[in-house]
Amino acid sequence: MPTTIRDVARVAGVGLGTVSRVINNSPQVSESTRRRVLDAIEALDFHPSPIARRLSLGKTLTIAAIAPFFTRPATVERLRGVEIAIAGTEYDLIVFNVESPERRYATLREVTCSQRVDGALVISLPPSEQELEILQSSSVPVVLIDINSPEVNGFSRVVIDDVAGGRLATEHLIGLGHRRIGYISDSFDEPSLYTASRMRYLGYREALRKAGIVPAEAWHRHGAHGRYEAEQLALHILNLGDPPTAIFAASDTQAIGVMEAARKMGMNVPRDLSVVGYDDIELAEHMGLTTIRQPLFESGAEGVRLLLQVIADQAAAPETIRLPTELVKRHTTARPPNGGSL
Amino acid sequence: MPTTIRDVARVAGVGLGTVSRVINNSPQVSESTRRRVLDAIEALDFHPSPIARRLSLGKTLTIAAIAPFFTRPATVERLRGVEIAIAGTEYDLIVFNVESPERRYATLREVTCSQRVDGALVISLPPSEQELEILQSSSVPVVLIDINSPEVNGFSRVVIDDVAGGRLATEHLIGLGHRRIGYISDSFDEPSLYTASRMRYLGYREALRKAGIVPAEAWHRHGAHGRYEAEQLALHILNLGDPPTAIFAASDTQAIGVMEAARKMGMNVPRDLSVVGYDDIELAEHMGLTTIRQPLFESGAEGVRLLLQVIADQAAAPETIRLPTELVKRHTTARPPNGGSL
DNA sequence: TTGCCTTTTGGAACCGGTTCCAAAAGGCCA
DNA sequence: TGGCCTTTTGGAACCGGTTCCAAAAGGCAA
Repeated sequence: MPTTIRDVARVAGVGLGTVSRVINNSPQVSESTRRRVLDAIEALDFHPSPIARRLSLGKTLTIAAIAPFFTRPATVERLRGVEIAIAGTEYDLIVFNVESPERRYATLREVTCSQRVDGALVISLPPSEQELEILQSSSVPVVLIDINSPEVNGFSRVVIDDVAGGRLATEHLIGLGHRRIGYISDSFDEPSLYTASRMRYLGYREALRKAGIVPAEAWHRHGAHGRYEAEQLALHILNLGDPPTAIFAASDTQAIGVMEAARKMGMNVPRDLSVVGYDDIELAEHMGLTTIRQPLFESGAEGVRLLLQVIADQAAAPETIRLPTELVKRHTTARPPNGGSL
Repeated sequence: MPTTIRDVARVAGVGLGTVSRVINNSPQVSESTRRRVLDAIEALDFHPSPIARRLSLGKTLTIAAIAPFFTRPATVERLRGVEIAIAGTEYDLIVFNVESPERRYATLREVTCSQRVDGALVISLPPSEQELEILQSSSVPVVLIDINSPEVNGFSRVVIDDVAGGRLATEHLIGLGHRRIGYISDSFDEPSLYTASRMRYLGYREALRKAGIVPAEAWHRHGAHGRYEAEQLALHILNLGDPPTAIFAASDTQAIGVMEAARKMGMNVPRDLSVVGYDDIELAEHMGLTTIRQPLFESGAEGVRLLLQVIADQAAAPETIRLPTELVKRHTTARPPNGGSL
């Protein structure tokens, strides 16, 4: 049943080296021989065995994507980019879902030392110290996507430019005429996982400074992540004697909390308060939330490009690709109440 | 760098057959020899090459999941079940995303004849006729998940019991005291893809009949799928002289349209009208919609189980697993306005 | 026709496992 | 101690490709 290269050789009346050369488009085969071989391949409906090819090449022609892939819709979109980018190559994609820390550790070990893959994409996982060690000492090329912990170094990676994102959101509000702009985020003292909100904060500060606005410290609050927590923080700010006219939240989830706070205080969004989120989660569209969109799909595709590059030249210096964000204007931002108080 | 079974044999001072036997837990190795070999494996940090193993076993130890995997959140949840079920086995999972018809066709060809996988799961794809032909004639075992087109036969499959789902939704309404219950769905005359709504309709009828209720034909409307279309259908029904007190919609999307219609008519849900959806999409939770949940995760896991079974015994007769649905009570159903008019 | 250089070809050796067969070792009894 | 049966062991052959080397074929000038 399984036809091999030797069958083809016999039928075509050539040596098996020649068949291999035809399959691999080697230029050193005469046109007439190539024809004969192709005819035999056709006649036998021959498909070369990828496994045998891999063994003899000494490559697995497979790459792994390791991601907490179902917990966040954003990750799925990244994987979509990965999958489509890989579909055009000779590589197979194998997917590891890592929801629990144990599985994450086991998977990393497995992937880095079992000769199963030629390279791995690690997506949106804050690696623990021991995991980091595995990665660092591994000979399998690794590219990180959406991991911007500064302590993880030595890898090529794709990250979102969160500073630019924070700036973008803030500039949008400034452009509408706002000068009193608050910022609500996760705590900064958390470990690397949460650096995103710090970066966004830097962008926020930068935009204010450029516009000559001195940020009021009282308008910046942070706390645990979550809709309800954000609501509390927003209530606090809005109850100040001199509240801001706009609030930039470090995530859509938090932005929704802010909107809830506004509702409770009888304020209309965007008439009395403008709100900008971050992430563009599905709910954001549904709620008409103005937000910052990250190029998720592209981050996956770029990751693949980078990984193939590293596989081809393992000695090359690590490269960081910083993708730009995009403002999605919907219906939660408008000119400030008094027309800008300029 | 790469240590092989031969290195281990040399270090342990045994033949290579013996090393292979130790790796595979063959019982016919003396305890002392086994120890020596295990020590050598340990000392050399030896990991057997999966590719070589596959070549010599003549199996790929890989299965494919073919799914339109990013377009619907439900598919992602099914894949989650697939991934977790496979993680416990020696198989690798390779994922093919098929969003466009061209890719779908190409992928099916690729998967069925390129010796890349030992089996394939086809998820939520209504196969076209030519695709069906490929599948039928393929020697690669295939299991279908969430495909209940009756014209696709000869495969093991996992489906949801839509008749039971329709019955469940309807019985819930009857239990609350409703006797005037409408049904809104997609058109029945569409091809197989849409049989789901027909099955749900059968369950609806069955529940009514069992309760001794004669369904009013006027309360059952179908049209193109979509929130807006459903809204129109609902408006039509609610404007009848004798409107129903509850409406069962064949999908959450349509249920949302029904709720929109109720709002436009100044009716309060659930006080004036009860609404039940189907699918339990993310939005359903957010809107408090009472709905029918399908066991998505389980469908993936069951699919894997079935596929491994078919791989082990290709001659076995195809098996159909019909998973039960579950009622998720939220806040869009209540007793009818007049207390049940009994 | 011969000699030399280039292009094309055949096939052995190899990738790293598994499996099978024959031989060696071990156990038991007379 | 020898004979017979069972358990354990070694390694050749194999899975189906790729690669490299040597040999054959082809081309051209003298």
